[in-house]
Amino acid sequence: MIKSLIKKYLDECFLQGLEQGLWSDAAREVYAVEDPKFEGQGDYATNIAMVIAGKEKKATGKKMNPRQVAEQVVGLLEKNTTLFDKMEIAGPGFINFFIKESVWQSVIPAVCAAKDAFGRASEKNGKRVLVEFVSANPTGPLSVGHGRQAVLGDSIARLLEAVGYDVDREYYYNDAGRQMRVLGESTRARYLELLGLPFEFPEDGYQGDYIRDIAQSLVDTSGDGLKDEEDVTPFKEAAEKSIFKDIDGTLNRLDIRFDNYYNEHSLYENGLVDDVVASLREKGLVYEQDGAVWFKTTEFGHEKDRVIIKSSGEPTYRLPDIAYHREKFKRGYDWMVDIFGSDHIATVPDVMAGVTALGYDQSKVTVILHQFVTLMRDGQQVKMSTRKATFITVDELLDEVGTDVARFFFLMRKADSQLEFDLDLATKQSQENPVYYVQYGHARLAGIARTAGEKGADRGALDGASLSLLVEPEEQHILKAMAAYPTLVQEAALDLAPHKIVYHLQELAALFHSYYNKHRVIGDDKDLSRARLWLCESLRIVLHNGLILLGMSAPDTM
RNA sequence: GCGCCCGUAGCUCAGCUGGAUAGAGCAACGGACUUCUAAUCCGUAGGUCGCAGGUUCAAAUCCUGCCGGGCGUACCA
Repeated sequence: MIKSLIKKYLDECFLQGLEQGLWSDAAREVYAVEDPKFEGQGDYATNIAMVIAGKEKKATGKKMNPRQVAEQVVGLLEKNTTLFDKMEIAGPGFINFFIKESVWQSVIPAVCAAKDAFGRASEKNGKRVLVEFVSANPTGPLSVGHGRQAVLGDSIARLLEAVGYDVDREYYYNDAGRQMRVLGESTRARYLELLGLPFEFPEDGYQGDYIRDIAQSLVDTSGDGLKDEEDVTPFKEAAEKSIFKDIDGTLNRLDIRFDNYYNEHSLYENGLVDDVVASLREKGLVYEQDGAVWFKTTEFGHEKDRVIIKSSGEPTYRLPDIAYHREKFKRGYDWMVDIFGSDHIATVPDVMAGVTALGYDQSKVTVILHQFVTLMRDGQQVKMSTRKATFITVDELLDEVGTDVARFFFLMRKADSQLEFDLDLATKQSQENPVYYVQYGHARLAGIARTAGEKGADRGALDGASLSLLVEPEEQHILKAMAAYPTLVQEAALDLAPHKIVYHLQELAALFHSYYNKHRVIGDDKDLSRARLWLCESLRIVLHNGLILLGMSAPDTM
């Protein structure tokens, strides 16, 4: 919040300097307000003088001395703002800002007034965004890979909500197709097996125990009534229903709820798939060859054209994907976020070519391709195979580590990085586990307020608190980190990067634990105690908001 | 071969719209509990930011090439 204020003042000064002819327009919006790395370089710094000098040289050939420019900027800032204790020009032309203590202290009332809303913004109010994630076909329980995607997608959705977006969470699935047929056949085989009848298990069938469970429930409800059934449909449907129920249960355990389940099948039933082909054909982007229908993706710079309808008459996955994305556009979203595993990399360019060909603006779609998860146990990688059902399911993971730990670990890394999920670390109820580190910070803060209440030393009214007593360096650091939180939420939301919140929460917790060990909150000096209690309360609010934003709990005791 | 991602401390990773002396956690070592929860804190040690060029006042960050790892590269999804 302070940082964006400085940026605002800086922008004003830039424009004033522009009017006064001090510099040209070349550097507009290129400079930045940054966090200096070292003590003594102020609370914030800006590179504006160097940027102006640099751009000026490039644009007009005019040579400017960055330090002189810095002096001009400082002169303008002095007239416009009262935020600073002092400003210093340093190094090649940095301007270092030293913020007044009273400005930091004002963070407390700001946080306490906003409470749960601290860190939330309304700038995107009314904008609609669709977040598509998980989208696993109902052929089996969610694996840890899906788990990462589920948590990532949901947290991104929460972040977008926090900056004001109206968010729809959508799950796209296909219950037709070969995969599902094999699923049905696998179920039938297990069913016959349970009845003691001869059976043939499909070569590439699903071997997980969950198939046996589904078959058993069919035996329970239908006896041997299905033993001569030629059609695989009843088996398929039973399996689908049961698996979806499980998936739903798993997602619930992760505290994830979808607004909409979109069935690929409906695209066919409503003729939307055919319609896409017709539209592309009209534009001359489709041709027939070898009995198949091809989409001229080479027109969009791709290496080769792609088949969209096989010679068998069946569409490839690309076609409904394109139709689905066109529907997203038609539904009027301002932004569409797709979250896929990195194995979907090949489909993305084709779908983008498709929507572009149909006249939509592909820049409204952002695709996050997250890398894979490897599970580590006892220092060894846990090998997983979907077919052989040796994968670890999200449910098993949750049984072992719980929702908070699972969510936190899945969010610790940026999507681009492969994620190593260390079960040994995750199951540790103590010490090194970073989840407890953050939550313990919250619990401690809540505990301080409790103890104060019991001792009859509660914090009283905020109006009466002498916040100016909060002058310790540790207190300043905490105030500064709290002030940075809203900016961070914005950044994380627009970058679709929840891991930034994770890191910030760890930093907040570290600052607090350190403070806690060095200073006593409740003491003989009543005024100081009250001020510190308010500091703690506002920090508790920030930690609470951050944990909730990530879909975790903020415990009062541990 | 081609496309995308990754390569930073012993391990796992932040930092990458270029900024001033490279960060965290874990592991290692040494300390701190009669005091608001020690699931904590303090300190020590640990680095050619994969390699080589280039752009720049300034490169872990941008560009090019190479090396290593992952994922794709289907008339599978």
